[in-house]
Amino acid sequence: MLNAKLWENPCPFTFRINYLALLYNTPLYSWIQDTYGLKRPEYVVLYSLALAEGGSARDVSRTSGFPKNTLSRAIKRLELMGLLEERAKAPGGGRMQALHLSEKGWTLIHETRPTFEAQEERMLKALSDGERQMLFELMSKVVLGAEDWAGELPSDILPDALNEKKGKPQ
Amino acid sequence: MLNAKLWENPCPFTFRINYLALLYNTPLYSWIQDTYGLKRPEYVVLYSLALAEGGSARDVSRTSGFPKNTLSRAIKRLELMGLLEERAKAPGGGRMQALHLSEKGWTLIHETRPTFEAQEERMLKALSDGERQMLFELMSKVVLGAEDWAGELPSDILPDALNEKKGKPQ
DNA sequence: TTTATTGCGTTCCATTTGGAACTTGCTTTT
DNA sequence: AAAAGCAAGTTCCAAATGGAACGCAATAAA
Repeated sequence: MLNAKLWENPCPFTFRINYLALLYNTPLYSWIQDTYGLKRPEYVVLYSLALAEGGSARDVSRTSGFPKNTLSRAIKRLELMGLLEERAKAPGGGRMQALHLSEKGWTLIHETRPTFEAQEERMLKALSDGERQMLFELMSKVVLGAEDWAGELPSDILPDALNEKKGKPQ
Repeated sequence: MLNAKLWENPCPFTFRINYLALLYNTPLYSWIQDTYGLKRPEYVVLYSLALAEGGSARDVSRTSGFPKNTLSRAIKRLELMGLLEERAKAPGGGRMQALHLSEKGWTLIHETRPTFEAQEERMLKALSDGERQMLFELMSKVVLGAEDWAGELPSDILPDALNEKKGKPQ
C-alpha cells in the first residue's frame, strides 16, 4: 500500500508531506512525553515561545493548528509546572496575553531542541547541501503563496453536484 | 510568530512540512465532514483502498499513522454505511482482512478525489512545472531514505544528561 | 499432530480533544 | 462618553482517541 500511495497517488505531494510529518513527529513527541511528561500541544507552546518570546495563545494556535481551548489548557499546565512565567492578568481572558518562558522552560528547550534538530538532520541525510537549499527554497515558495490557497475551499473545486447555481455565475 | 517559525527556526524543513500539512488538510477534511458526515480516519480508509484495493487495516495504519483501534472503528462504521463491501469473516479479528470499496464507496471517491487533487494543484500554483518536478524528486528521495531515520530515536541524538553510559560506548 | 509464537483485529476504559457558548476587555462608531 | 462590535481566553460537555489487554488465526517449532 505504501508503494501505491507513493507512486500511484493523485496527490503525490501532500501524501509525502503528511507521511514525512508523521515519521518525523511521532518518535520525537513520544520521547518528549515519556521523558518530560509533556503532551504535544504543551511542548509546542514552549517551542513556539522559544522562537517568539511574548507570543500569545492565539499566535501559537495560528501557527500550529491546535484549537485555542487545547492551548489554554496546555498553558495553564505549563504555568503550574513552572515552565512558563506566571501571567500578570488574573485568569479569565480578556485581551491578548504575552507569554514568557521561565528559567526552567528555557532549560528544557535548550536540552531538547538539539534532538529535534538532529532528527531533522537525519531526515535530510539523503540530500546534498545543494539539494537541501533547493528544497528549502521550493517549500518556502509554496508557504509564501499560502494566502492564495489556504482557508476555505473555493466552490469551483467542489463537485458539480454540490453547486446549485450553475447557469448564473453571479 | 509565523515569521519567526519560518525564518529563525532551527528546524525549518519540518516546520514547513507540518505547516503545509495543516493548511492543506484542515479545509478538506472539514469539508468532507460537513458534506458526507465522514471523519478523517474514515475518509482515509476509503482513499487508501481506492489506491490499494484489498488492503488491510494494518496497511492503512502503517501508511497513515492512525492507530489500529481507530481504524477498526472507522471500518466498522464504513461497512455499516455501505461504503465498504461486507467482510466475509465474522467480526472477531483473526488474521489480515482484505478490504474492498463498495459501489457506493467508489462513487464517493470519484466525487471527492478531484477536490483533493484541485487543492494540491492550488497549493502548487506558485511553482513552475520544472520546480514541481524538482520538489517531487527531492521529497521522494527523503521518503525513500526513511528506513534509515524513521522509528525510534537513536541514543546518540538524545541529551547527554539522559545517557548514563558515556565512557563505555559498547 | 501438538505446542509455542506471532501479529491482526476488537473491546475496554481512562484520557484527551475540540465545538459551542460564555466572559472579558479592547476598538470602533455614533 | 455610551453603545455596539469584535476578538482572546476560558469553561463545559459530548465525542473521539489511543494504550492495554484480549481473542483468534496462521505460521513455526517440537
